Amino acid sequence: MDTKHRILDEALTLFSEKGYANVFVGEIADRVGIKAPSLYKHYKNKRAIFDAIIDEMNRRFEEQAKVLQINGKDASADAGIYKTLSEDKLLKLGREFFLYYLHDDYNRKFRKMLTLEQFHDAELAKVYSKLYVDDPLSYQGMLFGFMVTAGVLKTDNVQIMTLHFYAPIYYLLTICDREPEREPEALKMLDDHIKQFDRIYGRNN
Amino acid sequence: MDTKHRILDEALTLFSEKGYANVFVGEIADRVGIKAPSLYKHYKNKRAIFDAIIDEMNRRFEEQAKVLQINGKDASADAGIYKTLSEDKLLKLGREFFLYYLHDDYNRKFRKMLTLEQFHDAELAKVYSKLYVDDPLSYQGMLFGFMVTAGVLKTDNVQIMTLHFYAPIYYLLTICDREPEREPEALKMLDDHIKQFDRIYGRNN
DNA sequence: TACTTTGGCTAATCTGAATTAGCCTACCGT
DNA sequence: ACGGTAGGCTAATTCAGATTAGCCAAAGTA
Repeated sequence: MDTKHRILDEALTLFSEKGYANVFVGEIADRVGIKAPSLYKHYKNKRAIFDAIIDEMNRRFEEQAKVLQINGKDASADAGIYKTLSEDKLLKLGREFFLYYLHDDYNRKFRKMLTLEQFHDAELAKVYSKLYVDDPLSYQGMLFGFMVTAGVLKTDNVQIMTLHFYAPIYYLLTICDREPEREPEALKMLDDHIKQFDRIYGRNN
Repeated sequence: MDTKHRILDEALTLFSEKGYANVFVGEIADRVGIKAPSLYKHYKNKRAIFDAIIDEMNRRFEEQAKVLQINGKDASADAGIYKTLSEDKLLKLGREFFLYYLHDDYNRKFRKMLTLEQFHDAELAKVYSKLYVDDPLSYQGMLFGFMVTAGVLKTDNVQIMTLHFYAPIYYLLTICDREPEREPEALKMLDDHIKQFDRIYGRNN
């Protein structure tokens, strides 16, 4: 019964490293510890495995969206949290975000898989843009909006300020996905980036 | 004789849209206007076509690197160019860079192809990082270095300033590669980004 | 003019990977 | 105890797509 999920896991791992077309059904089966034909007891064909991954992902991210929405409401209700934003807090926020996206297995693998498949059809392109481009920007934009209201950040264009915060994070994320050995260097730049960001947009400066 | 190059062109186009593994030799041949077996008069096999594209690319970019180096020397010799950097000049610089990378056929296709193949082997990962991550950053960093020296930009960390300039450009570039219809939106953000950048780092503010 | 090379074509061939057939066993509910 | 089903296996089967064989004409060259 658990096999069905193991298949998804192993398939996702492989797809994220080599791309859908370069993964053989037999490879997935091997990793799961069964023979290729047995896969067909669980999924109609190779494509169905891919689709199931996408479905599963949609499920997870919708779930997460709800959590974030609630957090958002909390944050707006209790804007006091941000009254005392310090450089340290901003650093912590940025690092946590970065490391979560980078190390969370499901996120990382799914992002890499989408990276490899994004041009195959418009549907996947939209999913990628939503998850790794638009949603983070609008979520962080919302948080920064509160901070501006609270007076701890100052700008006359929250969207661009958010872009200035997020784009470097995205840039560093793509580096680490491609060359994991560069993570230390990326973390160093991340810190420098956020400190500079705080100096630019923070109230205290 | 020209066929050999046509093959590379059409192959690059197809690889950049569908990825190496999803392109059939016959498809390339079709586009060139010949039959699949005839391809083998020009290239040993499918892989050799891919390799030839990489070689050709290396050739072009080395060539371009020389030009940029010369420009760099010019710029440092004649730092006066930057004495009067205005918002308009910065906008022009950013837009030109962005649109060149986005619309130049060879650049765009090659970048998209590398995007799809970047995880296949460490070699390609390095090429991608070099061309679209490290080189632009260090080239722009050099220019900004001159500008800081000339006093038209101010910062105590040129690298991070350059990151703040380039990362949003990179971010917008990936959006347009994925969803070309978002180009207008991206151009708008690009302008807003650069204006804001000028306000932050420019001398006049 | 004959010889060779170049680059095209059609008709195989080869291979590898997805999928199907058909069998078997363990377990589950009755 | 027993029929059914879930999930595994081995042995085909299928098929697409890369590559090779072998032929031919045009164009260049001695």
